[in-house]
Amino acid sequence: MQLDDAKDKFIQAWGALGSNWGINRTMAQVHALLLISPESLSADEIMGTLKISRGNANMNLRALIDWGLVQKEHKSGERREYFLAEKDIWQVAQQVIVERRKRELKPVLRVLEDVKQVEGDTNDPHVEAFVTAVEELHSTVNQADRFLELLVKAKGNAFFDTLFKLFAPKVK
Amino acid sequence: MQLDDAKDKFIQAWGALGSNWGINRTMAQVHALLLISPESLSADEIMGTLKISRGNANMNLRALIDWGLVQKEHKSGERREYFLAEKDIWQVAQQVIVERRKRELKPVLRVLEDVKQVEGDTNDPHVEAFVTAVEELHSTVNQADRFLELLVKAKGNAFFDTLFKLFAPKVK
DNA sequence: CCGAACTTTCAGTAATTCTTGAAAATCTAG
DNA sequence: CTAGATTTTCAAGAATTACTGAAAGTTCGG
Repeated sequence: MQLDDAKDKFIQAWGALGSNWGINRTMAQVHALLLISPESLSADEIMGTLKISRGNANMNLRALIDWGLVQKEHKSGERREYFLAEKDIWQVAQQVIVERRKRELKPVLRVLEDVKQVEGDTNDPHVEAFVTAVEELHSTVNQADRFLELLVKAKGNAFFDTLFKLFAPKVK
Repeated sequence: MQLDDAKDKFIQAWGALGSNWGINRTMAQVHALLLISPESLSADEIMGTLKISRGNANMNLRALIDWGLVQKEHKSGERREYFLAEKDIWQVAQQVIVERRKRELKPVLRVLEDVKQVEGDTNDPHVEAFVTAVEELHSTVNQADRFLELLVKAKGNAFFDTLFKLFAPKVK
């Protein structure tokens, strides 16, 4: 396999992964491209490589910056902006966890708390069954949320670092 | 808030959560409905409540069964099928992890191994940079994969049970 | 200021994904 | 077997989501 084919194959695979996770394919592809670029790239380079329009490149780059996965870089004496991806995938994963907790888990937790306040006789078996189910859900989602919080805070934490390394004996 | 409004609100929220995670909204809504139903429901009941067509209900129920989140139930003396959701959300999460590892992480790992075999002079700085980046990615994704594997196997494992409970002191 | 270089926006269009509904298939009681 | 009840399939249409390209906006050196 040639280098360019290999790059393309990786970009496609990363794009497919993203699209299974509710991330638009192009956004994931731009991310992939930046992940394997040692140097930062300009919007034009990205447009050219991925064959996408300027508007599309701009929007997806902005979204990536929003997620904290990509940074703008200004080269001195140059008007043009360059883009650089965070290369440490754990860092990326943490960033994604932080954002998704904020954007998705928190709202669900709020709704669960909210619907627990349903009106009606607590002795009504229908109400009671619903409240019980919702409480159970709330408790578990909350547990998951706290677990993820810990995972994110574990950066640099010796306990988790050790735990993680247990599963990757061959990391160099 | 009335019971039916509360149910609807929860169903909508769960649907929105799903659609952010690459799961189609209706599938997540069907799942939500079953989660808060103490008894199993027939396809007609689901169609009626969610106002969806028979075909749609059938497809999404099948997908939920595929993911191991819902089971068919046959009531004796009845031709009609009923559907029942797994109520334990940790169980649900584990099931989802198992499936996504299989469907998404594994293929990415395969591609990463594959593109590492790129042809060309290892001394070519372009090739070298690419291979290094891919190796780094592979190692981290692999680490994550093993971590998730452990998480799934931890069911009933005292270590993780304890760990989890640390984050939910108020679980009853 | 001016204008060149570059970035952002967004209305219209394209592509993708989801849903419907009706026909075909399957099942089961009699 | 047969017929009614039920489930499954799938082509066509609807809805959603993503992309383009051109126009508007921004920035900055001179």
